[in-house]
Amino acid sequence: MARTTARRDQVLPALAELFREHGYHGTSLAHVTAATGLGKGSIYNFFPGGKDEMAAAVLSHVDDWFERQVFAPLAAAGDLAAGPQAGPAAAVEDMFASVTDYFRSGQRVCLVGAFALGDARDAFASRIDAYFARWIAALSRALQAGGIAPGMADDLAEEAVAVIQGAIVLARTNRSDGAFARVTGGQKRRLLDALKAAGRASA
Amino acid sequence: MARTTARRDQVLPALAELFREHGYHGTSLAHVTAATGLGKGSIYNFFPGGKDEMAAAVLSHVDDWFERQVFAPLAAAGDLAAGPQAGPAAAVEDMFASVTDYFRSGQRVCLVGAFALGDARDAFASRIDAYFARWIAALSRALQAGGIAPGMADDLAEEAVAVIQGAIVLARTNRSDGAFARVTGGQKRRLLDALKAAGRASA
DNA sequence: TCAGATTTGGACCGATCGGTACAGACCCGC
DNA sequence: GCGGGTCTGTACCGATCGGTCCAAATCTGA
Repeated sequence: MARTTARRDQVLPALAELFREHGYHGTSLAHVTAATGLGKGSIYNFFPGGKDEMAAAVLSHVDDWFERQVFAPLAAAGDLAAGPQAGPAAAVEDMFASVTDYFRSGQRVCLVGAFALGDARDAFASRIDAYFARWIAALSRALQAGGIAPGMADDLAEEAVAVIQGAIVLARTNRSDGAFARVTGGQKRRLLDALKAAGRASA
Repeated sequence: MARTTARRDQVLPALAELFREHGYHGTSLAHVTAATGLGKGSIYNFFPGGKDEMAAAVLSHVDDWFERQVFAPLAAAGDLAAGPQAGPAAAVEDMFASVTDYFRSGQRVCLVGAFALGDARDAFASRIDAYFARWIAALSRALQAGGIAPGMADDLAEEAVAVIQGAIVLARTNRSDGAFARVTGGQKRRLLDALKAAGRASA
């Protein structure tokens, strides 16, 4: 691996936390220097396109994680011909465990969702769209493999992703002791119940 | 009414749209001038505390609307001794209709939720907390008046508010044709079903 | 009409912004 | 050791930022 790429990849997690905390506009290069130890020269060496390129790299980084830890396992559970893998119910459970861990029970913002709410949305529309589309499609696929009808699987998947996003918002308020766990736990139960009712929820 | 207050109140809707579109950090005084027609002198005359005071005024403005159109009707439906008013089921239906209209089927950001996700949260924590707490409490109260047990009513109310917030996030992506309506419609159905099952869902 | 109150425009301020440029420092393989 | 490639620090730039200030314009009630 080229050294620029290696060094660049190493700063992406810190960059991601900055964008989560301050948003696109509120994140300055001074913040980046403080969080990464990189001076201006280095920042522009790694990200010649500047702030836009940093945000895009961070979104790709987040997307890669989700692809490996959430989307691909769901899609694999939805692909019955692919060989031994977790069944739909286990995949759903794993998904909720992964996102609970990644979002730190809601204390850590979903960067893609936060960008969707602001004016950075336009600059990164295709990435944002693809992330949610992929998530919902992979989850729907796993639900269908568990016997749920396609339309209902789409609706349940869409709702589950919305619930997770909304649970993060609620978790960011002080009245929110355990809100993330309660809300996502309820949604997980709903998905598992639907799989059980469809009768093919093998583990 | 004093003229400063009148003029000041008149610019709050435009200010709110700015903060929704650009967020706290991305909203500049140049934006404010362009959107309101006010020059610097006028802006500081109306909001001597500057940007913080503008954001706080806008949050209050949003909160006032929700109090009148959403929270108070829910609370009234929950207060059986208060005289004639809509029953719990009708109040729930009205709530969904109001938020669908207000959030323009998800095309308009919930400013309180968006602030909750960013670093403006700390400055406005008590307002943000109070908004969500009030919403959930009022909805829970209406559900309880419809016969739903307190714990379950709390959970359903919390989930409903999370779903609405998450539906807004999803509605902001291009794959989102009708997503807001589908997701909130599903949640409304769930609340109405729970009220029916509790047997006191009088209109 | 007039005086006092209120509102306004915009000059000015210091600070910060993202970005450019590049010489010097550093790294690495031959 | 050397040369080429990569990385770094920082001076510099024009632009923009939020806020201060105040004279002029406007409003209002007597």
